[in-house]
Amino acid sequence: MLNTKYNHLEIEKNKYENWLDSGYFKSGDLSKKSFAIVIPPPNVTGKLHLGHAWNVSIQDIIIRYKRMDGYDTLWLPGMDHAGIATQTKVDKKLKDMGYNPREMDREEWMKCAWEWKEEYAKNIHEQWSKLGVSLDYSKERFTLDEGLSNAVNHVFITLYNQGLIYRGERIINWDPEAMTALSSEEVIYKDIEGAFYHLKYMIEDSSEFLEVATTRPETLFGDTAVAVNPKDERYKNLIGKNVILPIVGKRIPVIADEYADPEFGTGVVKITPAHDPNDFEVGNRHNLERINVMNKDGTMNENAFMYKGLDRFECRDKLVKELEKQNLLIKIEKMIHSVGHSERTDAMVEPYLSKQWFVKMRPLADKVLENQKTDGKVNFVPERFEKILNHWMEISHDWCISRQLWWGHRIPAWYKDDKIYVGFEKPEEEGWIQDPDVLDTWFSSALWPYSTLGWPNKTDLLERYYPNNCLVTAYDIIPFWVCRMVFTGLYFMDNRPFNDCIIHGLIRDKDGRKMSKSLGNGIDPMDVIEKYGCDSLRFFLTTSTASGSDLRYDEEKVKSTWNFINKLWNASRYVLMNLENFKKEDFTLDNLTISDKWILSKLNKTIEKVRKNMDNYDFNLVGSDLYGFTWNDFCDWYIELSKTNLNNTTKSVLILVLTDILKMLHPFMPYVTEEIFQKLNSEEKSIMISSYPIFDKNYLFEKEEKELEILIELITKVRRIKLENNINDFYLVHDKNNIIVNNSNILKKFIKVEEEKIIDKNEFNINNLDYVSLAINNSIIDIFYDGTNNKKQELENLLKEKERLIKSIERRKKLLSNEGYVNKAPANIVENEKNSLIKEEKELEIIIAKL
RNA sequence: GGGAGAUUAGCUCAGUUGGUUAGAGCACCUGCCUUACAAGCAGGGGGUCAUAGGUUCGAGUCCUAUAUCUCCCACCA
Repeated sequence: MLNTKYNHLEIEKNKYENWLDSGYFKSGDLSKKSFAIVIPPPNVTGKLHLGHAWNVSIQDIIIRYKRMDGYDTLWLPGMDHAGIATQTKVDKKLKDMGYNPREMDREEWMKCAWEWKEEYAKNIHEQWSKLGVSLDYSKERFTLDEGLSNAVNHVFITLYNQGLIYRGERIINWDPEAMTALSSEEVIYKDIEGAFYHLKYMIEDSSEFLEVATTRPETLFGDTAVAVNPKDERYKNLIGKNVILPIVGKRIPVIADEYADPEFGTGVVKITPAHDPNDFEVGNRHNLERINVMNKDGTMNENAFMYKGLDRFECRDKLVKELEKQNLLIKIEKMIHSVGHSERTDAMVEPYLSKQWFVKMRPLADKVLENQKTDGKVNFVPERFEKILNHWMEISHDWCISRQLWWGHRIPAWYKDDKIYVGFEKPEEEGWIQDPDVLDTWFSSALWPYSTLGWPNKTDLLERYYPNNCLVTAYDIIPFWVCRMVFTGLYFMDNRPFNDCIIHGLIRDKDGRKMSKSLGNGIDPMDVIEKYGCDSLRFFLTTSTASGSDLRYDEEKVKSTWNFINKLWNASRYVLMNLENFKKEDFTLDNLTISDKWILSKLNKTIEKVRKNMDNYDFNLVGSDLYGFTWNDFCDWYIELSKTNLNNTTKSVLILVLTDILKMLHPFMPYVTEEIFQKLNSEEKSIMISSYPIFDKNYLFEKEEKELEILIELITKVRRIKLENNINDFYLVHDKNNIIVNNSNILKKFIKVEEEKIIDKNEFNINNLDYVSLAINNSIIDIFYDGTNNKKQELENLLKEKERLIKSIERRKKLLSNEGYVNKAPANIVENEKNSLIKEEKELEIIIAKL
C-alpha cells in the first residue's frame, strides 16, 4: 500500500535508469511516423539553470506526448563548445592555477580545454537525468566532434567558393580582454557614466581653433582629419584648410562630409578611421590614412608616442591632464552614454581595425524573408515572434565569423605570401600556413538541425528527420541562433530547418528581476528538485504562464504543485485500497450509474480539450484543465460518489479514469505517474510506452451529465443553507423530483439527510417548522428545519437574495426584449438566457411568497 | 528614433474565432480531525478588466488616442 504522503525523493529514485536501460528513449522504429526535435545544445561552461530546465521540460512534454501517441520520436541531445565562453573560463582556471594561458603551447592548452569539456559534459548529463528528460543518447553530438567539424568546413568552403564568405579589413568589435573580434550580436550596450571632452584643434597659422568634442580622447593619435558638414555656414570657409592635431602637432585637413551633423555638439567631428566604423566610412570617401593606435590587449601602441604601453584608460587620464596643461582642453562635460561590452568577458569593446572573415548576409537573409512568405515558412508559436526573425533578416549586416581564439573550428584557409587557399586540406606545396583563428561558435550551431543528422553525407537519418518537427527556445536566442539556422538550412538543405518554432520566455525572480550572478538571486533547479521533486518543478515551469511570456519563479507555486501531486497520490491510494481483491477479469463497464456516466463524459471532454491544446503547444491550458478535472471532478466528486456504490463497475471506472489522468499528466510529471501507473496496471511495463488517451464519443452522456450537475447544484445549495443557518436536522421536501428520488443514497452521504426525511410534498404535513425553498430544474425543493434561533439571519439572507434576483431578472428581460440580440445572437445562447430568466423568476416568486 | 509586449481579485497569472453572472493558485473569512488526503474537506467574501472615445444587439476580447511599465533594435563624434 502507498504511504499517506507523496514522497518525491523515494519515487524519483531509479526510474530514469530503468527507462534508459529499457531503451524507451531510442528512436528508429521505421514502422511509425517520425517526429524529431534537436535540443538547443547547452554550453559546456557550467551548470544548467532554471531556464534550461524550462526549455528541456517543454521539449520532453512534446516528445513524451508524441511517443505515447504512436510516433517514432527522436529527441537528439548534444552540447555546444561555446567558443569564447569556454575559453574565457578555461583561461581563468589556468590563471588561478598559476599559468599564463597565452604563453602555453596551443596543443597543451587544447588538452586542458578538452578536460574541461569532459567534466562539464558529465555534469550536464547528470542534470538531464535529474530532470527526467527522454533524450536519445545514442544520437548525441558535440559541436566540435569530427562529423560536425566536417560540416562546418563544408559550409565554409562552399560559401567561400560562391562568394558569400570573404576576408576583409574592417572596423569590428574588439574584445581587448579575450583579444578577439566579436560579432555585433555579442556586444551588449550598457549605459555608463562617461564624459564629453571638448578639445581645441588649432587652425593652422591662426590663433583660432575648432572645438572638437569626443568621448574617447585617446584615439586622437589616430585622427587623420576633422569633418564639418558642407552646408554648415559656420565652417564653410575652413574647408580645405588644416588644423594642428593636439599633442602630436601634425597637420590634418578639415574636410566636408555629410556625416558631420551641424545640430550635434559643435558640429565638428574628429575623424579616426581605424577606431570608429563611421569614421572608417568617411576615411574611405576621402582617402584618409588609417592609423591604428592600440595593441590587441587595449594598450596604446607606438603611434601614441610617450603613452605607448599604457592601458587605454590610463592613457586617457594622462592625456587629458596634458591637454589641460597645454590649454587645449575647453571643458569636460559629464554624460551618460551607452557603451558596448563583451557579452562574455564584460570588457569594454573597442571598435578596432582588423582583417577578419565575414559572411555576406544580404543574399542569405533575403532568402529567409522570401521563404517566410510561403507555406514552407517557419511557424512561430506564438506567432508574433516571426516578426523578430523578419526584423533581424531585414537589418542584418555582414557577420564577422573569425575569432582570435583557440577553442573552436579552425578556419580552413591557408596563406602563402599574399595568396589565400581555402579547402579541406593544406596545399601540398611548401610554405602554406593555416589561419590561426577559429570560427564564431554560432557558425557551427547554425548547422545543428542537419549537421547532427550526418550532413553533408546523404544519410537515412537526414532523410527521415529533416526538417525537424519543432524547435524550442527562448526569445533572446532568436537573433543568435534561430535566424542563422533558418538561413543556413534554407541555403544548404533547400528547406526550413524546423516546421514549428516554439518560443518561451525568460525566468525571473519573484520580483520580476532577471536572475543573475551579480544579484545573487539565481535558483539552482537541482535544489528545487531535491526539495519538491522534478515533477513539481516541471509542472510549475510549463503550466504557469502563457507561451512566449516570462515566468517569475515563485516557490509558493512550486509548493502548490507539490500539493496537487500529493492530491493525485492520495486519490490513487484510495483507488488502490479498493482494488485489493479486484482482478482483471472483474473489469466491466456494464450497468454504469449516473455518476459513472458523468465522470466518463467529463473525462472524454477533457481528453478532447487536452489533445487540442497539446497539439497547439498551449501547455498552460492543458495544465489547468488537468488540474481542474483531477481535483474538482475526479477527487471532489467522483471519488466521493463512488463511495456510495463501490461495485465492480465503479471500480473499473475508477481505474479507467485514473489511468487516463495519469497518461495525460505523464508528459508533465513523468515520475509519479509512472509509479502509480505500474501499481495500477501491474502487467504493463511503463506508462512511457502506453498509448495516449483517445476521445471516444460513445462515452459522452449529455443527459446523465446534466442530471448530475443538477444534483451537484442542489447539494451545494443545501450545504450552504445548512452552514448559514447552522442546521443539522432537516427534511428535504420535493415535488416528485426523480433526480432526488433516484439518488437518495447520494444525498444521504453528501448532505447527511436521513432517507426517511426525503419526502414527497403531498405526504409532508408538518407545519410548525421554518423552511427555505430552492428552485432546482423547474421544480421546487424545500428544506424544512427548526429555525427558531435564526429568524433574523434568515430574513437578512432573503432580502439580499431578493435584491440580487430583481437586478438580474431586469437585466435578462432587457436583453431578451432587444430584437437585435434575439435575432443575431446564437440560438443556444439566447435559449440559455431564457432558461435562466425562467429559473430566476421562479426563485424570486418563492422568496416573495416567503417574505 | 523604430519595433514588440504588458496593464484583469491583496499577490502571481489564465481568459482560444466578440456571446450566460470574467476564472485559477496563493492569501483572507466561517465551519469541519467525514473511514484517500488537515500539505486536507465544505461553504464564503473580494474585480468599473489602466484611462477616454468608437464599431456592434453585445467588448476583457476588435479599432483610435492617452498614460504607465518591460524588452529588442538603431543612434550617441
